Amino acid sequence: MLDLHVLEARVGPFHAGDHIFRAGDPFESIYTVRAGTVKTYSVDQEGREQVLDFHLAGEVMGLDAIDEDWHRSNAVALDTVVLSQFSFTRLSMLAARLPRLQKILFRLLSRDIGRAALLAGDWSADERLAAFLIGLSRRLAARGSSPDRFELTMARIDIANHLRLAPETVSRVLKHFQAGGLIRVDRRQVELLDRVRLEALGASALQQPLMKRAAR
Amino acid sequence: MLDLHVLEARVGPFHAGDHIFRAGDPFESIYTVRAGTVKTYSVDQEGREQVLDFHLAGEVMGLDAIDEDWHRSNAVALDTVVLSQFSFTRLSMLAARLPRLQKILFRLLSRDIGRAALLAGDWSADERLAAFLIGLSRRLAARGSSPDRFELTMARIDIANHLRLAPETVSRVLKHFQAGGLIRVDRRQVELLDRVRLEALGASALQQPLMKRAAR
DNA sequence: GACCGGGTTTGATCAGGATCAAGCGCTGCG
DNA sequence: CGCAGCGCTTGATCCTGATCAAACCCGGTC
Repeated sequence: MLDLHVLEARVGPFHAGDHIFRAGDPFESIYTVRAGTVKTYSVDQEGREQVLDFHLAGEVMGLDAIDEDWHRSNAVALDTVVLSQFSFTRLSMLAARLPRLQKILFRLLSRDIGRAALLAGDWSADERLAAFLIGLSRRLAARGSSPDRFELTMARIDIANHLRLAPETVSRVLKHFQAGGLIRVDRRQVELLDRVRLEALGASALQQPLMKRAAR
Repeated sequence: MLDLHVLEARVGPFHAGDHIFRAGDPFESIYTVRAGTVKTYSVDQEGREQVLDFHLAGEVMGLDAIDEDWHRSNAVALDTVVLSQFSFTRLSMLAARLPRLQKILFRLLSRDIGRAALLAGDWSADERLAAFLIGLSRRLAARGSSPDRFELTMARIDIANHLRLAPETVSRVLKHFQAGGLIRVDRRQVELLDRVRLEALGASALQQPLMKRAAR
């Protein structure tokens, strides 16, 4: 693995509600989350908030700011957050000498395009929420946490906003899922009881792995 | 400006309905459109098509495939299309030696993240369509075409699918806009009559230029 | 000119989820 | 212990845009 610790600066801890950056701040660094959860959001000119993403431990954020020279979104800690900060200028310089790093960066960027496009689909409330839960579970599993029993570190209203639903709808769908034996929810604790059916529900919105085709 | 003609290969012409690449094809190149319009779309496992984007002359496509090693979307010509093809491997190698090229690539990728995220907002049908028309107009203006009078090279059903609306809704909203004196539509010819009001309508979905803030 | 067929428009009905309005249940604090 | 406040849930109603169905328009073909 690449060793980037010479470029790495630990920042934090941030506490719930602290901002890491705000829209309009000059763009200098990208971040990886060491611990905690970060919410990124933008605010349109009518003051409405749009939750863009949640970033869990191990994940990268700040890539959407490369295009302009300042951040277009805001990043706020949802709980106690520790970050690693990487100067993007120095990262780029290093990438010119390390093809592997360059490739990693290109891939990270490309991946986010796909992720963003997924949200844009016109899925139903059930599909969206199922995909959200499965997605969360997979991301937690990737960093070694339990995939079947976890805590929602974000408020219902943030989930709703992220999925473009009303908070009431999120509440109702979760209840609905519980009644159907798909999950068990208590406050912010979630347990996935029937992963198979949940994945089936969310499959379209999760963009199931495409079949690799042979070269023509 | 960078001269990339050593890496460039002209391909085409493609005719309406011809595919440039399909989901599952191995990823090797990115493309810029020389002439014509290309539609990219994906198909979910239930066979439903999702129009991801339209690419006009001067625009880049294929960036979302970098992450995986094969295309996740399909690209089809809507009219007569000519492309320039660039081997991504050779482009990356060159980028390692040309920081400016590397920066351009990073920016292109980053920009697409933002564009994709915009579509995900929960805008009304009016806002979506206004933003679509203004966006199209701006992109045409950027390549020197008339921004106030242009042809929709894509079918209503593709516009509808792209904006996550029903084709009937697109039809109705366009009529509505015409009745309100915002535009004139005849078949696929569109004329923007009241750009100011149209921009106001689509402003949220267009993510108006953010105010640049002073460094903290 | 009659016939077709795809793309588009128009009209009528329907439904998913938003909105409005209370109520509930923690948690923290005086 | 009681109260306040926030986050969440529950219920009732409403509205936007989807869906269903049919007509229409234009270009191409026989």
